[in-house]
Amino acid sequence: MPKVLTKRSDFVAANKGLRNAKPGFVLLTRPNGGEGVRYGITVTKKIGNAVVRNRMKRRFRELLRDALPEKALANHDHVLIGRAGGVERDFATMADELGKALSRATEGKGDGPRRRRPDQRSGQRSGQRPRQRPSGNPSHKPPQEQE
RNA sequence: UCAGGGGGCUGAGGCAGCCGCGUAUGCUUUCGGGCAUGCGAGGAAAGUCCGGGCUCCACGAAACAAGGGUGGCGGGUAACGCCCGCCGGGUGUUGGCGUUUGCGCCAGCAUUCAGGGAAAGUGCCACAGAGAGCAAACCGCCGAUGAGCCCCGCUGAUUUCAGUUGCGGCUACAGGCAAGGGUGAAAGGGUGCGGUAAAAGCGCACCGGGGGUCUGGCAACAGGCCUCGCACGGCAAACCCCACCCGGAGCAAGGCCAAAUAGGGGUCUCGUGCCUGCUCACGCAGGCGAGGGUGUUUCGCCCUUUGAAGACCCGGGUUGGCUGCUAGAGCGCGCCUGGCAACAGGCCGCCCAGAUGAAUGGCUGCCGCCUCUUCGGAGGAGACAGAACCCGGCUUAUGAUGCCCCCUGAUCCU
RNA sequence: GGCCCCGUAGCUCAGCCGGAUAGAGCACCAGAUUCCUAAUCUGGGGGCCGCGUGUUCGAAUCACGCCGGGGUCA
Repeated sequence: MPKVLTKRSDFVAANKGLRNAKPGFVLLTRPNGGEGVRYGITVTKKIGNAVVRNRMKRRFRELLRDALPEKALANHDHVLIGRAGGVERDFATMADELGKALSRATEGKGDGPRRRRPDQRSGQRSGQRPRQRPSGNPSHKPPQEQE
């Protein structure tokens, strides 16, 4: 099996990579500079209690065990983020969706960065951040993404 | 009998195949690993509410103080705020007896109780109400007794007057009462009869209560007898008193290794003596004294006593590895013995998770549960929930099946 | 994983050794003032006191059990 991500900084860095969303999960891929194929799984407390979260992580680990040896991106970090419904969803269809997401990531395509919903509180409190938004895509976005 | 609701106990589906995961042991290795076998979440792993083991820190003992906890009695236990049994109280219900038909008593069943002390002391009892803690008298009842007036009779005197008596009346002035009304959570025993001017434990019967004593019981307590007309309201999950228990922190404890950073800052103790022994001397050891520390005291103990040092704190670095880490107050719907029981003792058998971005996943078949069925089968349900040092409890969550108990409704029989 | 703390109006907080109308500021609504607005003045509405059980005559307050949120320790 490939290596497992253990540092929080690696997970945070993966947020800046390619993002492919599917009904059961979100796949993040990002080049890691020659570290080989690595993967990580994130399931937040919002999804459910410990039993649900652990079961989702096991299912994701099984999905990655099938998919990574053939379809993985070399020298990339792969992070799966659990979404609601990832436990009940049929395993075969999820495996199919992961394959599609990996092939899209191999082509360099993504669904775009996570859009922050404009709510009044965060907009008012931090004065610097909303200035970035109207000026277009940030600099850390891949060039292929820009339309 | 059926339906609904509530509570408690048991219990937490089973077997097998393929691909994978973690770990222990063995074998093998080209030191990357590979192979085989075994094991691999729970009754609550949860909440972190109690009690322990274990580790470190503090630590001399006794008494006292402070703080916290527990609270019927006896037993069980390593221990507990837990468990078992018993005692006592509350609530509901059934039956019997009594009855003034309001209810009371007895017995059974179910359920529940943080269940020491209110005659050690302090405090509180708002509003309402006349009165709320040495009881009080608003409406009311009475007015026997005393007072005033009237009436009748009698006596004395010149008619008007005076005196006096009453199975008489009125006033409600003195005064008596606390039964009834009313206020309140609570008004200084309850019911009935007697009693009285009206009343009242004023007297009596029964019930309740206080005190004493005897008997039974290890005890909580129960029962009997004697006695007291009844004082002594409630709150201690208010302060408090009594009895008993408790040092603090927690496996992110603690230990080892590696790496990295810094040789930095602050506070405190110091500026200090004498004697003896060994030694050529430097110095070392012991004692006395002084200072400081140990919550307080007593007796002790420890540190310092000159050396340019010691103690503590802050700051700085590392967010790596190993260990602690799982055989234990262990498990057994095994047996025997003791005990009402909780449980204890003996024998036999078993080894039953040790992860660290954190091991249980994916696919499939058969049986089991529920519903329908043309008996071939089809459909459905599967809850609450994931160990992180380990045990004993408590509390909370929880589908289905089974058993037990209580409540409500309907129907049938007597 | 361990330990500690906090929940009262939309927000920030009082009240917490029990006593009945639970207050204050900001915010909100209406009116006054102004040509209009802001500011100011006057008035008003808004609370299962996180939930449940108990103690008590009486609970935001006392006790216990849950629920939610936050902090801290390598």
